[in-house]
Amino acid sequence: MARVYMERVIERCVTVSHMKQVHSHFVTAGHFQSSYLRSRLLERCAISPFGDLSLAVQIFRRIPKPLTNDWNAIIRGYASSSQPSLAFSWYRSMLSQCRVDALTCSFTLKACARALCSSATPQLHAQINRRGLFADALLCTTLLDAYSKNGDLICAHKLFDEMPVRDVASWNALIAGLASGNRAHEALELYKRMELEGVQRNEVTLVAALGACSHLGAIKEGEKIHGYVKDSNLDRNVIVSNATIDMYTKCGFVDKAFQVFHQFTSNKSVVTWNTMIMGFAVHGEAHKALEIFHKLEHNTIKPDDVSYLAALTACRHAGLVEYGTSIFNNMACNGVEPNMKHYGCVVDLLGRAGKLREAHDIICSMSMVPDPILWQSLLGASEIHKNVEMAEIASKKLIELGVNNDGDFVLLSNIYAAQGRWKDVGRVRNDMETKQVKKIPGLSYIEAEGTIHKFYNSDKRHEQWREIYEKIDEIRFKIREDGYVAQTGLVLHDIGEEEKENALCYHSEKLAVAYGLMMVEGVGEETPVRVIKNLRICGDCHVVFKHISKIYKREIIVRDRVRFHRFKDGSCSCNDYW
DNA sequence: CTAGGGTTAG
Repeated sequence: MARVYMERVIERCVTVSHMKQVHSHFVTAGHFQSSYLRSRLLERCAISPFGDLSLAVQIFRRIPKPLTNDWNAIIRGYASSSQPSLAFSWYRSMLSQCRVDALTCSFTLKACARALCSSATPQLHAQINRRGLFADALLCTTLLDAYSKNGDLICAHKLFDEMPVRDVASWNALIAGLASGNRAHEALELYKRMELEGVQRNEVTLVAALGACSHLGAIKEGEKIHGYVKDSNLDRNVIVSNATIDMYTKCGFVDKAFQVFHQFTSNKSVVTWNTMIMGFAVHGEAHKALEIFHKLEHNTIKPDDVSYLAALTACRHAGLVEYGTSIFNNMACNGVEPNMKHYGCVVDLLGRAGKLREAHDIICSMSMVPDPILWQSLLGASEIHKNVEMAEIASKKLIELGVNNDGDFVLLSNIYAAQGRWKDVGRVRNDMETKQVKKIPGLSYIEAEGTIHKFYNSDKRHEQWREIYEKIDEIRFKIREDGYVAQTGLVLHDIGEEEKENALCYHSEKLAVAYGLMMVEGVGEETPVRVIKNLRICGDCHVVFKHISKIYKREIIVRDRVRFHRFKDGSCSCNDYW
């Protein structure tokens, strides 16, 4: 009786002072001898939003011989705190003093997943094997998730294969891990395998599978999954429907995304609104994005940091400088402090519009240490506006910060080249050779007949590469007649004009578009060619695709690293502002 | 030695 009563007392603690009172009462009344009540109080103190982890630690320190559950409460507290790595230090001291159980491992693994400490996960794995806990599906799923979140998908997959007991959450954890770990294709295969093996899928499965489609731009599979979602009434689940909106957006069909948004059957969450605003924003439809943002402002749901980021992104891609800066300047008054991403957006917005000095001043005025991305953004803007002085400031900062990105060197070199400062061009190129410059290879892909085809620059790995290269020659011939001139100024090397043109014409995105054109020949004009590129689209490709869209009467949709370009009748949805 | 642990969206 007394225990049940005391339990209730613990549950009613909603402030730190309550907890302190209950604690001293327990100590004087001798309740603290009950290890159950003790760990309950510790846990409440350590993890509930009303609690205070440092108080829990104080209480813990006064326990003469803490038991497993006392340790577990503290580790669980740290695992969900802002310093999850401390959970692992506690775990290590616990090992030498007390028996570890499945819960201990579970909480510590949760911390591993959050703290991204890849070295600890295998240690926990060994501990689980040593204690014979591998038949615990919950624990193994937590372990699998920790491997996934640390990017070790090989171990995650191996564990999945070896698990003696698996349930839907185990499948979900691996699908989600693959989807967010650049192996979205395998995530979809695993999703399909669930059906074959008769594993009942749930809302979490669908969210993860839709996420895989978003990454890949796999619209065929995405539509199928959306169909499944509707058939199983899972569209009433907000998270699933949000993932559906995102899937349509990232596959290039923002209008379909809006249909889902418009016909929402359950209550929208702030994420629903944000996803839709961001969707229109990355498609360059700033006015629709901002209209929804305004509706959100007058809604009972409060806009959060992502809402502002989405609105700023809309302004950024449309060049709405004044509007964007006013949103940026007002957000703090509405209770949302700008973070690094907001700064990134506004610096890009100002820089692209030629307000380089203002962009620079914003970076310098920041109270937090600016991320290198901000300087890269300023450098990019300096190149567009041919401002050597600002480019040098930005690139000097990047070198100071130890950022060796090949794109940054290329930009600086281009700026010098545009001014005919060949000595400086040579110096930058020397730097590129002496420093180990990281080069991210350009990669484009396209879905055709349900499979994804990948292309690198000048790639000849595709089985139909000869036809693709012939198609490119045909395109070049036709667009020249339409007035196309190769943008050879974009090529860095001092080689002949013809060689420069050759360096441009087999860019990965051109290979993918050429292949796409081949695949839609004879198919209704309304079927667009959709391509995804890992980096930003190249300027020459942008010109070429405008011509193609006109001559071949075919819409081309390119998703680059930051936004969509929709080429139609000779122009692009970005209005050449990017 | 009573309960407590896992997978999901912008």
